[in-house]
Amino acid sequence: MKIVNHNIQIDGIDKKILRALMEDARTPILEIARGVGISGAAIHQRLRKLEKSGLISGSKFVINPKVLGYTTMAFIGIFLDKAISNPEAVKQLKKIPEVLECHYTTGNWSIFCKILCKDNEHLMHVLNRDIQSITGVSRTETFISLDQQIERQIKI
Amino acid sequence: MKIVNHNIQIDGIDKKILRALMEDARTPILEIARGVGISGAAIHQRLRKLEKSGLISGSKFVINPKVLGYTTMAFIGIFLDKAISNPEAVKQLKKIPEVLECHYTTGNWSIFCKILCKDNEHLMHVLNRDIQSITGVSRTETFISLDQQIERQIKI
DNA sequence: ATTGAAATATGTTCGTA
DNA sequence: TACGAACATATTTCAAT
Repeated sequence: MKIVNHNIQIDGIDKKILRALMEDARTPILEIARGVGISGAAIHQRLRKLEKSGLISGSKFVINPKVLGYTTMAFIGIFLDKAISNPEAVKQLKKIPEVLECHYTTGNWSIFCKILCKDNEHLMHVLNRDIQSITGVSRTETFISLDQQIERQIKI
Repeated sequence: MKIVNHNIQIDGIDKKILRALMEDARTPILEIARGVGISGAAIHQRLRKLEKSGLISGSKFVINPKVLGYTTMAFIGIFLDKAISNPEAVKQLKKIPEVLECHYTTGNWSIFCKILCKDNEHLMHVLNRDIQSITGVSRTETFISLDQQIERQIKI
């Protein structure tokens, strides 16, 4: 279990730093420094503080999957047999690269996934061949994202 | 509408570059260059090609919302009245910072959202005060993520 | 597509306030 | 916390292959 500092205090300068880097992880520190009016060394030190607190958990290049032909996003609710260990099912889901998110959830479904496929045929294969074949999966319910309108992180 | 090049060809070197930067957006180009055994200038040029193709759509610092006390993630299915313009509902959802994702979907729900709140009370406020008050929203169905087990991008 | 070299810009550390 | 100076690295461009 990761230790996390819940007592972190972030001020307006921290927010400006974070907003710049959440927008573009490669924004130069010195550019941010010029923007907020303090030295690069100070920004550097604040970033170290923010990393140490665990608030910054990393950085990523964001890929546009459509360019690779991945145009079908779907959500899948999974019903698991009572006796089955959920972690074992998750372990199997991790092996399916099309599964981008996976949650234990309240409600009817035991597990809820977001998956990304090239097309409906690909989606069908992932459902029938990869997911339905996992031991303990009794039934699934699928709905397709026709268009994603919002995609963002928490507001800082 | 964004123009996207679907004929992009990416080879093993491109994949190594992308994997490194998807893992850590601030990986130095020269470090990648040393890793794959070509010059920094060549990596630089390939990155420009990948950006131009639209495959790379940006970069982000990733924030761990738990550090800020955001511990309750939930999914919300929204039923909209027939007569209501969906884009108008989405426009209102965009104003709610807790809404991280929003999709038009097939199935029973018109709109499907992922939201992130501090706790159940906060979630209840977002549901009752912010979402239910949107014109055209007739009913919602909510389920909570007890634990997210998978979070990743498409495999390159 | 790739290279090396040159010019520019940035990252990082450290002593000091 | 913040600063500036000094040093180490990285980015970017370019002519040549």
